Amino acid sequence: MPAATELPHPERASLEIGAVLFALSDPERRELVRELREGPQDAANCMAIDPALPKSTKSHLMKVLRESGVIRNEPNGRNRRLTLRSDDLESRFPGLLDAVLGPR
Amino acid sequence: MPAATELPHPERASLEIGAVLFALSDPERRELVRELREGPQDAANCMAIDPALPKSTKSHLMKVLRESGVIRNEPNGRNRRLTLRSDDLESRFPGLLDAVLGPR
DNA sequence: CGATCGGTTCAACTATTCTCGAACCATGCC
DNA sequence: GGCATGGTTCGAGAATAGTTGAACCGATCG
Repeated sequence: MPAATELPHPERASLEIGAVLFALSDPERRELVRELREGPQDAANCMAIDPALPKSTKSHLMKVLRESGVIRNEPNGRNRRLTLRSDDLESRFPGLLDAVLGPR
Repeated sequence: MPAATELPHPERASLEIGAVLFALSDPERRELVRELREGPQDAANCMAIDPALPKSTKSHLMKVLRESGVIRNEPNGRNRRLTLRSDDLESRFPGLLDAVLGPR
């Protein structure tokens, strides 16, 4: 059954600059975004980056990024696929991602 | 005596993207920045914008913006001159201000 | 000088966010 | 089915941030 745990994501039109800036103001969250810049990743990969952090903490980081609309988090088999919402962000706040992360 | 109350400001080189993003994540602080985009203002003007807020609260908003390096706050007669540090911000984080506030 | 004006700082309180273990919930494999 | 796996959610405590009145301070005006 393809009805796995779908998490809520804000629509492109309802992205808020304040929430996005807040999400990106944390170094660990920026680091995660930087990873996703190269392409979608399985959450497992990102979890593995800093093994010291408990998974609930990492999950929380992702939640803030997801709820602000920075990343997408969708079920993928028994783990989750994380995607940077570059298009949505670029559409609503042109240049923001590059300005924050530096040019690729 | 020109030795009035000089507040500490971070150097251009030590501006941190995290602190800047955090400062800009608040709507009231963004509003203040938007005002200063048109040019320097006396703090009194900015204080007058929303008369409901007590001055200590407004002072706190300015403090966060100042400590993150977004604005400069220097004594000017018996009040204070607020300046957006556009050049410093543009130098360290090119395009950020426009991406956050939208093009002028 | 003394009073006033503009603004900062202090201190106490509230609200929000972070952190992390424990419980939980699907999925995929045996 | 039963169990391991990958991740989310819950709940509680710690930490950080916001709000505001009162005290304060330097500059100016009378």
